[in-house]
Amino acid sequence: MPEGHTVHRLARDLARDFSGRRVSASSPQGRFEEAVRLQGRTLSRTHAIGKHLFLEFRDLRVHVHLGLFGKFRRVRAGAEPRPTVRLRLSTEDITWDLTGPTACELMDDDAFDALRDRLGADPLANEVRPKSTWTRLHASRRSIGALLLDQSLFAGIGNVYRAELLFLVGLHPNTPGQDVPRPTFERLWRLAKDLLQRGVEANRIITVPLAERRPAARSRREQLYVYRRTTCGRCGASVARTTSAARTLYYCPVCQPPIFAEHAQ
DNA sequence: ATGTCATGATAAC
DNA sequence: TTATCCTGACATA
Repeated sequence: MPEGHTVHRLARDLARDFSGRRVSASSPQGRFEEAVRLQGRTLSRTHAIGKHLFLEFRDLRVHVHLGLFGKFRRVRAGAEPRPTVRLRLSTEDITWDLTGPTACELMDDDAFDALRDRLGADPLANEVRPKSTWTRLHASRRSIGALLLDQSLFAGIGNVYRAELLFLVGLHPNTPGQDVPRPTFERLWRLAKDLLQRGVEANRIITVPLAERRPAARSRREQLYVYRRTTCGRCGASVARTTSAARTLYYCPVCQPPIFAEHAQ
């Protein structure tokens, strides 16, 4: 489930449960031995940049990246941890278990600065989007499909949001970055902010407006337009799939025609 | 029991 | 480009 919205939501939920509290920390799996250094420390705050989560314990910082498989879930207090739990954080009445992360490590300031510097703009960050996002996109011959997954450009976008954003702005995934019109990019960015924020609130990805959702169909799949669908959620055409940036990319050939076709009309 | 696939990213060829 | 790491749910046998 981890795209940027998941990680920002985790930052919020973990802060609500642990911020200002002394926590117990352990690594039942044993692959994060430094957990003992956190034992009894107070969590100052948490924050997220793109898909990276940071837990700040005054003088120590934990960096977590969920990767494709990672999950950080609240479990029944004191429950027997499954053997794969890399990190368990708990107070007397609250327990969170982290499993399957790509990264769970202590991170010093230099490494943090370096990491932040290689991440692009996060649509969920409050800061104004840097000009470099458009500049780089507009100069690139790489496809918009590949660019959207590039974390040094768009921090927090993942494979689901990529497909859905391209659908919503009607862009064919192969469109070179340099051919994306400025207004389309601006719509894309605004949509990314809106959808990710909505994802944080719902704690799941929802891209279909509430009004368009069929009441009877509440499964997650029904709330997306093209991702992992066989037919387009808007026009019903067969959804096409291609591979872009080593991931499966779904798009509607009708709603997302190649850009030269738009000009040809 | 075994195989497949996944909302990620990196290192090596 | 491909291989690799991380885990678990579900399908197939």
